[in-house]
Amino acid sequence: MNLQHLEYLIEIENCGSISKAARRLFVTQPYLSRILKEVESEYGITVFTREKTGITPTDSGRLFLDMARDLLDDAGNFQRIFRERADHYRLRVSACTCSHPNDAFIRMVKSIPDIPLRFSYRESSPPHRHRRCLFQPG
Amino acid sequence: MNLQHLEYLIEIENCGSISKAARRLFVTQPYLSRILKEVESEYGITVFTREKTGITPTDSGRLFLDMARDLLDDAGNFQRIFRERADHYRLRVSACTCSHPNDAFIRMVKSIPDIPLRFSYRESSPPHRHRRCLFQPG
DNA sequence: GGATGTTACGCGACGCGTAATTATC
DNA sequence: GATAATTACGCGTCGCGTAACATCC
Repeated sequence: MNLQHLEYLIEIENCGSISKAARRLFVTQPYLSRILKEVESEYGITVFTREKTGITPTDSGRLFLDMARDLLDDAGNFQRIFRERADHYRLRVSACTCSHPNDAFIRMVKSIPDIPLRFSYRESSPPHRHRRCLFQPG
Repeated sequence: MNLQHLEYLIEIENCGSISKAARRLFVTQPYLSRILKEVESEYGITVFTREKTGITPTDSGRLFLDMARDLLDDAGNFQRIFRERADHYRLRVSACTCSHPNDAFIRMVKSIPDIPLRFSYRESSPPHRHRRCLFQPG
């Protein structure tokens, strides 16, 4: 039960196409195709019929998508209530062990206005772990 | 937003202790402790106060847990509606490349009555990927 | 040739473990 | 010494990418 996957399917319905939805969601088309298959397998349901012209929901698929929308609304409300104060927006950057990206990152952080955004930066040598960033914007 | 994590926190509340909840949830206590911290950080809220006597919800923590319970109920209903027909229960086993666990696994599968359960088995040498199991119970 | 979709496969991040440490009884 | 919590760290899984393929305009 992954809420993100449900959002993905809803975007597929909105776009009427996997490729178009993938662009809107900033994921690759093969990956989104796989997610769709996984969800359909998880719930034992065919959500979309694949046709030449594109992709359309089945009847049970429409029911599924409608209920998913409701559930996502509830989840969104839940988040909206609690995610106000802190740590909500976060930007995490990974880069090779090299000073230039690091410098650029710091300049970017300093140039960004004072919004509630937390940054972290790590270099890609073991042990591969994000560290809290010491720099706060502003 | 991870529904499993919310369930974990609710179990902590029910048990009044991280350790006890960890046992009930079949996870380790350090891991559950980390999940709690992560959720609190994600929502910028202190859900439990850590005291000598154990752990108790704060006021906002109680609100958080109540709303999480509602959301999980909704999610449970969603699943119950669609997860009826297929692929619902699954058992995945990993073992070293060695015939004895494999034999034991096959005997176990054959001994299990005919319920809608899908098995998969893999041996732990690269490329580390689960294969569909050819054996069905019964 | 340019849209769509699926399958194969690999890298790196993260899920979740164990070991070690601290604090309270 | 036992029991509860946190921190450190490592192994193996899986999220999500790219490459290659098949089909239809």
